[in-house]
Amino acid sequence: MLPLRRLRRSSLPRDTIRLARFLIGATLVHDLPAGRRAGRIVETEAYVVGDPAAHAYRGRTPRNASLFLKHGHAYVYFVYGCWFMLNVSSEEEGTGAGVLLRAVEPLEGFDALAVGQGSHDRLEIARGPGRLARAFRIGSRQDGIDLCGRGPLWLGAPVRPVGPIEVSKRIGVTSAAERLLRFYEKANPCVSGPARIRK
DNA sequence: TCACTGATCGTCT
DNA sequence: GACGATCAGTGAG
Repeated sequence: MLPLRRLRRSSLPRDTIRLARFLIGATLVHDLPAGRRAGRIVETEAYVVGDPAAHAYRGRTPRNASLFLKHGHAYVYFVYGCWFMLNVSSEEEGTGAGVLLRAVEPLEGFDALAVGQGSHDRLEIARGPGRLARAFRIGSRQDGIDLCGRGPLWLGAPVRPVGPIEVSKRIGVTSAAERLLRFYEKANPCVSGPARIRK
């Protein structure tokens, strides 16, 4: 098993854009009864305060309440009738903002999931926010939990140095579409989106 | 490589 | 009652 160290809340930037950059290269870990699943975060998107594309834009509701928790908590929501998305709350308590985790490079615990056992299947397993949540078995039960706490779902320190970080427009967003709030590790094959915006 | 479509359901209008 | 911070499958060029 990889040696992984939990990130303390005090080491996370309390700023949405800085956190989105900071999380590239960090580790996402889910300790399940069947074993640990861990991956390297390679792509994120920032949903900042006052952002019309953000779920918190119209104020707090029962659905988005987790975005208003202290930075470092999970906000999980359901879209398109079939997919969950995992976000990390990113500001002080009472301020609604978050970072969407869009793609992860598998490190540990995904071999059984990559049915074909080919390297291609392995790279694809958590590429894209919907697949990421599915690969980590994340659903509404994980909404609101503390990713810096003692629980089974947590954020870990990087296991190796981070490559160059690129910036682009967000994917699947129609309002404030021109803003450069998507961050990803350059040339990493696990990054999602069309090939032209992955280089 | 791009465009289009169906799946499927919680949330807000 | 409409619509998504998506994905896989299909078909055209």
